[in-house]
Amino acid sequence: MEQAYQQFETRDLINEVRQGKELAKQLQIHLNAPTSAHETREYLAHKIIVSFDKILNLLNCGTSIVTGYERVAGGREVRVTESPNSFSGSPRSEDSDQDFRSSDSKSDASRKRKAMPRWTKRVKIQPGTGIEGSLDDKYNWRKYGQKDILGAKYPRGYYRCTHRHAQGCLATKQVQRSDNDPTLFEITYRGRHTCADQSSTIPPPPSERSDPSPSLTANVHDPQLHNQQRSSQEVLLNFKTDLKVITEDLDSHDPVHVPTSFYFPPTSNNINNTSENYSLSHLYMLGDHNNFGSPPFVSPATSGSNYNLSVSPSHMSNFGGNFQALQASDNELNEIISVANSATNSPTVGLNYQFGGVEFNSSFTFDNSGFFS
DNA sequence: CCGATTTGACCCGC
DNA sequence: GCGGGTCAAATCGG
Repeated sequence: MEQAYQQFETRDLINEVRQGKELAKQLQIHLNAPTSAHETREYLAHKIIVSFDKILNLLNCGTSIVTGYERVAGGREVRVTESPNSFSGSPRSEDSDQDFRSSDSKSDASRKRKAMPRWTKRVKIQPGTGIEGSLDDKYNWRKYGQKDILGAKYPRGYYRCTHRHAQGCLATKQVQRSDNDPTLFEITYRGRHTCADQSSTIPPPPSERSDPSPSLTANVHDPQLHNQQRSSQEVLLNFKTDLKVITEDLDSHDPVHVPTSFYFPPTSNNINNTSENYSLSHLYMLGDHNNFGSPPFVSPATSGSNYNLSVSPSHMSNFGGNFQALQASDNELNEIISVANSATNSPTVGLNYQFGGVEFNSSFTFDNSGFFS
């Protein structure tokens, strides 16, 4: 349904994204040019913002769901479905955080939580195929709860950013496995990562893969969970590995603070609205491969004066970003992971996925030594 | 030992 | 009261 509409919209979207990318490139050039006038940079930044506003409008107004497919070297295909800006995840579930409760009034905390961006991704995996890619999803999640949901066959897992207390990062996610399709998972993200995730700010070792993050352990004790999480791990792997199609919330009114690391250099003090920063990060990904969402971790440390406004294949492979999503956890994941890793070493990765109604193809050659350069 | 996970209890909005 | 979300003590595990 609304296929035509969707395609039309997608086309506009892509055009806008491309334009934004161009602007970003120009901005990058100007940022690196000592002679560049401040006004010029501001102007470019402004244009980028405008561009993103348009993109956001396109994404917001449409009820369409962004769906992507990505096929990787292993041949497995992953589909990602996202409702951009979806605030309909669960009717009333709020991101409760007692940290807020203690300091704010209840209503304030509630409002605050309600204001948090929330978006849902649905991920379907094709089981039985190879898994590859770096596991590096740059964010560390910590599981803080699991609950059986009424009418749902499988329990829902609750995760929060590991740096919640250290850095006050309020990002959380919920992972819910689909009842009738074990290969389908719904991941609801809430809040932005405001943390300067250390693991993300440091260029991964040229080994392409990364930490088998410690959080990848789980309830192998429970048979059901075990089974379930196993699947979620597969998904996770897809996310963290082949699927670099990262859908990130396209929320423009993000209340959170600007993380320390980002796409705008500290000198671009003109940009103090977080949404723009995030938008740019979107641009970052969108512009290159229509990958929504972008892990905000092009750190100053790694970028120096170069803000990496272009995406390289290695970026793609390592930007698990927000999408590390299913950091489901399970020891078995490690097995899968190792498989994935070995597969990831494949120098070339083919991509094939849809965005809206448009399909994209691309093939990358990985250069493991060229991370974040 | 310390950080992550598990899991029953608790809280809160509806 | 119900159900979803989170807490936090117990436990696990590197």
